[in-house]
Amino acid sequence: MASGDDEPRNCMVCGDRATGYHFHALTCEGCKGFFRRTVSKSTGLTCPFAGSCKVNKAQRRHCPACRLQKCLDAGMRKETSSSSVHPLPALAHPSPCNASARALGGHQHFHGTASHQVHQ
Amino acid sequence: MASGDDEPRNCMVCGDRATGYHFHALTCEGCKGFFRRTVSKSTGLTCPFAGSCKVNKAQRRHCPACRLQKCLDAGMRKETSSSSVHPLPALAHPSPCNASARALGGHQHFHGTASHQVHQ
DNA sequence: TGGAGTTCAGTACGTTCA
DNA sequence: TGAACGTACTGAACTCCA
Repeated sequence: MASGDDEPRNCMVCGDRATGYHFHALTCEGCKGFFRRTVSKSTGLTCPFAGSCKVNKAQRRHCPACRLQKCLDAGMRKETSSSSVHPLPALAHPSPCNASARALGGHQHFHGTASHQVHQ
Repeated sequence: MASGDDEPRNCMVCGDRATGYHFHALTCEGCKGFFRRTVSKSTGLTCPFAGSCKVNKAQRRHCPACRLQKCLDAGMRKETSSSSVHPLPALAHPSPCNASARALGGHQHFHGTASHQVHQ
């Protein structure tokens, strides 16, 4: 723990305090959980407005459709082993592969195929 | 070399597959991480029962207090800048699970659900 | 090379809201 | 009251370092 530096690390979706990279985007715990739940069901969410709802910490719960859209815009995606064979590199990351990124804890580890969920 | 014998290497805390010595005891990754997190905060964990909960692979998550106690019984400790410098062998504790009085006070929100089984 | 530390996907569960 | 939300926790995989 390199205490001392308080870098912003804001959630790319709602601007809340990010806790790290989740599903290839820097997000908070709330958006992490939201994306995980929502993208699994993937039911047709539609915005009752023009799809231009504000997504911030206070309003992120109001429109799930716009929130999910912003998650996807931020580059979030799930690595499902079945559908996509191309793990398509993280476009949304600023530069995760720099050596300086290590100081930010920016090490990325692809699990290749979904050999991760063995149990639990 | 050629340790021809297949050494079991079971976790001294929960009996899971140990990955090596962590904090001076042979433990699994789970107990390693648990001890590292828990001993840092060191807030008063208390067992809601008599302090005699079973700590094994399946049930180790049920009672953090007893798990931490068993970690300490196994000889786990963090090398802080404390006073004692004596090595203290790790194989020293014969009594694994006595209902020892723990000098820990405080509250703990225990997930009192018996239906908390590990589905795997 | 092994142990310590970090990251993050996933789980559990209390809280909030419609 | 049920579903969605969000926090805390778990553990596997990883990197760093002596």
